[in-house]
Amino acid sequence: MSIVLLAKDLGLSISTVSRALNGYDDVAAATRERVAARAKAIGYRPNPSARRLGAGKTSAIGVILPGASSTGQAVDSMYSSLLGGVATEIEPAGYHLLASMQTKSDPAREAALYENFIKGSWVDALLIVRTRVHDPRLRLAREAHMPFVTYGRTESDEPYAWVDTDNEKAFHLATTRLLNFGHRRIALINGPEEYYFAQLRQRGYQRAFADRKLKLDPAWILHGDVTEHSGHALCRSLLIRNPSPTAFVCATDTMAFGAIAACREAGLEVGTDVSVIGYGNSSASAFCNPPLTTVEHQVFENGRHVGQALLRLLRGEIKPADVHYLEPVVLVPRKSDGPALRKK
Amino acid sequence: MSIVLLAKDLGLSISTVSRALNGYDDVAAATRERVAARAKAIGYRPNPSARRLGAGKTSAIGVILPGASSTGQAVDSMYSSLLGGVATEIEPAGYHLLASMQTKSDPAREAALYENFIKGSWVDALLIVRTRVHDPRLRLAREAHMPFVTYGRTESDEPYAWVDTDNEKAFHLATTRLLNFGHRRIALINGPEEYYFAQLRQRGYQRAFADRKLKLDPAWILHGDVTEHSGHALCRSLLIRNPSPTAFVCATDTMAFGAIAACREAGLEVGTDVSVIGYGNSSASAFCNPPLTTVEHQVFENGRHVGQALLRLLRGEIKPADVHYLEPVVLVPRKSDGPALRKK
DNA sequence: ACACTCGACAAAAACGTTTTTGTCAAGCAG
DNA sequence: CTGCTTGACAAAAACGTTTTTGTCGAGTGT
Repeated sequence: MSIVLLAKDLGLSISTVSRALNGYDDVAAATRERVAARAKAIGYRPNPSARRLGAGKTSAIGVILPGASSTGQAVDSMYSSLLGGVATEIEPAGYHLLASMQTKSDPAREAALYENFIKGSWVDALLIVRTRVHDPRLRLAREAHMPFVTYGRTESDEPYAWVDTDNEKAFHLATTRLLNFGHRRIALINGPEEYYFAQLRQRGYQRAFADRKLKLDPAWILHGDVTEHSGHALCRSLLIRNPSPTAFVCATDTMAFGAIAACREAGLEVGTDVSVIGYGNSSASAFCNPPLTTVEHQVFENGRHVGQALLRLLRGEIKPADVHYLEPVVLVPRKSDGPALRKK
Repeated sequence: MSIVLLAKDLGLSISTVSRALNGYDDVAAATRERVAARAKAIGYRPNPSARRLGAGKTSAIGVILPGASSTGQAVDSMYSSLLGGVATEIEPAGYHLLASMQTKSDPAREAALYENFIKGSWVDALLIVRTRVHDPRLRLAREAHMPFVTYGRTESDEPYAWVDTDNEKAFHLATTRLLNFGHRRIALINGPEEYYFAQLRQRGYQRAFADRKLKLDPAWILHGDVTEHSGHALCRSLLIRNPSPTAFVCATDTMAFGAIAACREAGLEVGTDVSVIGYGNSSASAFCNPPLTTVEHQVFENGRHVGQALLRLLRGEIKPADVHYLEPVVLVPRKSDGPALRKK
């Protein structure tokens, strides 16, 4: 019953105080200031729940964290940076992140979580992460007229708001670099097939071969979780082939770390005997042995773009069809790759 | 106006429907079931905002992500796992995480963020992370009678609810191991002094020396950010000393990765010439070169304990003074440490 | 002088619940 | 038969805002 106290204190009506605080111009500028000053002095804070109920807006943006598929335990560490970036942008506008967690990757359970957020009117907008090739979550949000931004793209007939990195170009760049080094047996240690980023990365990899009219053996393309463990296992399975690859492009730095370990265990020196390129330019990539050639991926910065996009969407300043941010791609050359050996 | 429709549909009053759905026993069991069934059939979802306003509860738990001090950009990747664990526990109970971000480490700004959460009645409880030696946030929460759990301990006269790892024992273990290997010049590459975990880790390190009546040169204790970069810089500054350390215990695996890189650059082989122990048992630690001896730290699991503690606190099942969870400590021996060289 | 617009504020409805208090019949002891 | 308790439900107040509609006097054009 706080605004009524403030109103009484000021000798004004509740409605005038409310409109004053919300900056409407049907209240005199002088009154507006007087109210603002008194509110600050008295320490008045509008109750969020009441405000939500009255206005029908929650000032919250929903996000559901996907549990890591492998362990079911951990969460991709990328998300702290992403959410940090989003929160940084939306915080000044009075928005918060409402986070839930998806423990099971069961589709029905997933849909239930999203439906709860959407139809239960918990949030004003949604951040959809880890997009799959065909992602049912877009339809869910669209049908409920819930604004959303995806982090990562997807196959969709209708336009939608997205922020993504230029996965395809990144892997085109990395693969081309290895081809220029003279490598021909280049393996792609990719992420799970169902995620669109994996498709795009594969496309870039394939295009690099196509550009040179080189034939590509699809057996060099492997899929796994984006973990060191998986990168290690995949790389090892490739190294026991005959012939084995002379170079590896990995979907993430973490996978690359696993691959490097596998190469080392096989007695190969990474950077000379064999080349490895990662993706992400994680802080560890500069300090591992050998320092990892990788592609810059500014997750925090991407999060800021997501936040800005959400804000503009919510303010109606922009249509979903017009928010497309593709992070430019920069390759960071270090020591984990090099010219292919002449003979082996 | 949804519960009124449901009530009309059922031929019951709003209050009966409300009480039926909330499981009160002043409504007949038969009626309760009838209401539940019809609610499900009709797809009724109570509006969270209205529910909050009516009951004065938000069913949200607040957390403010600390931005990384060094870059001001990234967020410690640990938090995705921690929040994942918390969310996993509280989600079935209908709670969500409300996250904001602290961009500046300015204390006034921090206090403002917390005050907003607390006094603005945004949340029912608070998760306080990255506790400092003397942490003003506890007072803030306590004065407002806002339940909270800290992740990490702090100096406090009054009891409070915390979940933590046994930092002291972990570093006692690691340091003792190095002493057993014959090392005497053991450096501690620690985190920022103001955080309590750094104090505790230092205490464990010191106690290992004291246990053997060995004198400890405080110049071997250095503080820095918990990043590879900082670990690298600190280790390098130690290696150019004469005499230089023969072993390093690092506050985090990330710092250890930096230290390993610095040793390698100095021409030292880690595991033989020099020993390095990390902390965290991050997935990367098993795959780096050499595989890192480290101490297990189950962040996700800790998050689950935090979540459970919060729930029990909110239900009044337990008093803050009684929630203390100290994660047991396990050292994971790998290849980055070994016996001290006889002569150098 | 008249009707009209407009600026500044107020009254009241609406938002969708929860909670408190009330009602009323049935059951029961004396 | 009377008064009391109890079980099951209903009425109404409360939660603290926003939004819609209303009021009323001062200015404005004719």
